[in-house]
This record gives sequence, C-alpha cells and structure tokens, in this order.
Amino acid sequence: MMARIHKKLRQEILKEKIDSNPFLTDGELAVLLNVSIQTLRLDRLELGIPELRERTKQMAERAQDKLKAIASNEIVGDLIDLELDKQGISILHITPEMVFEKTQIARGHYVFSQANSLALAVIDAPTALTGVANVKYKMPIHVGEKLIAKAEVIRKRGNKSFIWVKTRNEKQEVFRAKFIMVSLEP
Amino acid sequence: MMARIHKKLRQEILKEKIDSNPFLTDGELAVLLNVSIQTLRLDRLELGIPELRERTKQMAERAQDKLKAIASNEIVGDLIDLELDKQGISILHITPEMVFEKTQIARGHYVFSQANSLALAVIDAPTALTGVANVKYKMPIHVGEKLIAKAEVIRKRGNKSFIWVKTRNEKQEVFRAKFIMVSLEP
DNA sequence: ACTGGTTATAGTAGCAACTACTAAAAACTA
DNA sequence: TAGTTTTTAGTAGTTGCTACTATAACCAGT
Repeated sequence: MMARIHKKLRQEILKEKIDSNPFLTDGELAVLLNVSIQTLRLDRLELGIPELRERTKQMAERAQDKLKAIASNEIVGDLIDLELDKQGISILHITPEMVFEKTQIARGHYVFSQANSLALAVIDAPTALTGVANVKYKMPIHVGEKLIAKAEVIRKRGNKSFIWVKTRNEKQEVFRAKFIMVSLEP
Repeated sequence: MMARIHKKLRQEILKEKIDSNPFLTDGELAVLLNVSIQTLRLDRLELGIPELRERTKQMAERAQDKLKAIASNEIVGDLIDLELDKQGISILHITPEMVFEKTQIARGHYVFSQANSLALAVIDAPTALTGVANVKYKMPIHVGEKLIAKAEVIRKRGNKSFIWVKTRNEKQEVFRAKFIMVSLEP
C-alpha cells in the first residue's frame, strides 16, 4: 500500500485543489489525491464543498452579479438626489477593492470618479465632457466609510458649466473639486 | 390545439428567454414556449445553443476571467517605463467599457485614473496619497485609442512631490495633469 | 492478542439533464 | 392528394453526482 497521508492533511489539500481549479470532478480529484472516489466524496461532504455542477452554477451566478455591479458604474456611487442644472448628491461606499492593501486608505481615483460622475449627472447635457478639474484631497479616506458627495452648479456660460463638488464622510469634508464641464452639442 | 407560432419566431423567443435567464432547463423552456421537449431540443440544436450545464460552465469561466482582469487594476494602465522619483510612462488602451455609449468618448475618470496611478507609481513612497490634482482635458478621446501617459517629478519639498503628467494619443496631447502627492510616513 | 473505533473502499439504486437515435403523427403546401 | 416540413413520442445511453449499505483495513489501548 502507498504511504497514506492523514485525513486532515488530505482535506486541506483537497480544499486547495478545488480552490485553484473548481472545475475538477470527484473522479479527477480522487486520482490526484490517490484515494477512492467514495473517500473523496466523504471528504467533500465533511468539508461542506458542493459538487462540481453546484460549484459551477454558484460561480456563474456570483460572477454575473459582480460584473453587473461593475457594469453599472455609469455613475460611480448611488445618485440619491438630483436637480438638473442645480445640484445633486451621491453616496459611495468604500469597499476593500478600492483601498491600498497596505494602508487601507482609498485610492484617489475612486473619490475623483464619484465626484466627476456626479458633476456630469447634474448638468442637463447628453454630450458633456470634463474640461478641467481642480481637486483637493483633504483627509485620508478609509475602508468602510460612506462618502457623500454634493455637487452644485455655480455658473453656466455658453457651453461651459462650472460645478463644485464637496465630499464628506460621516464627520468632515474629505475632498473638494471644481469642474468645468463642456458640452459638445452643435 | 393552441395557436401555434412559426418555428422562426419561436426560435427568436427562445434566444431571448435564454439570454435573459440562462439557467432555464429544457423542460422549463418547453413549458414557456408551449412545445414538447423534443421540439425545444431540436430548436436549441438548430440555433447552436448548448445545454444548461454547458452554458453555466461557460458563464463561470468567462466571468472569472473578466473579474481577474478587473482585479488587476492596481495601476490603471500598463507601466512600461519607470525611474523612481524621476519619470514614468504607462499605456492605457481605451476599451468599449470605458466610453459613453452614445458618443463613444472616454469617460474622464479613466484618463484621470491612469495619470493618478502613474503619478503614485513614480514617487518612491510606500504610503503616498494624492493631495491636489489640477487636470485639463484637451481633446475628446475615442474608443480604441491608446493613451500614453508620461509623468515627470518636477520638485520634491518635504513630504510633498510635484508631478506633471502629460497624456497623448497617437497624434497629439489629449490630457494634462499636475499632482501634488503627499507622503504620510513618519 | 483481542476488541473497538476510526478510516477507507466497494457496490447498488436512483436522479437530473441531458445526447443520439428511430419512428410516427400532424400540419402545411404545391 | 401526395409530398414535405414540423412536431411529438419513446428508447437507450451518458455524466456526475446523492444516498445508502456493507465490508475491509488500520491503529490504539488494555
């Protein structure tokens, strides 16, 4: 008989295998771990790992949701109030994907994106673009914080709109931006 | 007998149904379309639509790849040259996800993100953050363009770095940014 | 050395969601 | 009315399982 490794260790390896390639059948896994298919299924049962088809389905569903969430980034943040050509408010929740791993501080471009998207949303032009942006980051923003961005249209002149955006977390102002948006319409 | 719709039309509907919910079995689809399961399978065969399990698997695989691509967004754009504390160059390819559907013009925050990420990469500080950014969009950027961003460290003073980023497509300068990056280190 | 408990393997029945195939009924069409 | 297309019925076989029963192997303690 081959040297048999302990159940516990084997189950650890099983977890890793499935993690690195979730598309392996019980049969394939059994060969990899050098056990019978029954043993393998027992292991899977004990670890609460669903069968291949169920795993595949879960992956498909979850990934779809995630992609949908990302695709809905038309406006970064949730628009919760909007008066066209006047003002608008959006909320952005800082998730772990948005921060630097080391410091857990938000990458600047997410905060910018929220403000920029909001600035674009408040002006009532189908073909507007950002022309100029002056931004200031006042405080580091941490994971878990909820950022509330408030945009105000200050002035309109020809095809240009001047917009201020102020972003705060629960406590204070953390970011500030001034945009000049340009409408390209004929 | 129930009013039977034409094969062609039915197959169109079938496509739509599967598109809107790929997790329907042949049995469920047959009921929805009011035909026998054999007919439904014939239709699926003619349309080259794989069975539920195969569809699920394909979705899982593709979505996984897509998510992986998105997760590697640590630096937006590909860093192709870097001299710490001096200069750096990155390239960003404008994909259909990055543009406004209507105009096919790039959303401003992607261009900003490329420049901002690059500015961060060139300064040799593990805990640097964006302090101030002044940016100017000079030309509309279209889908398919390759943006080459070039960052230069202009000055360092205390924990502050002053960085210029100029972004051009194949023909001309399309974007320009001035960043003040702040290092938080003790 | 024997007993008991854990661990591993073998094997059967059954299921879902199919493919692949044959055959016949129904509907439409020239 | 004959011929063709479309639809339905039914059978056999496949994959990747679950659920269950039964037996074998191993390991440890007394």
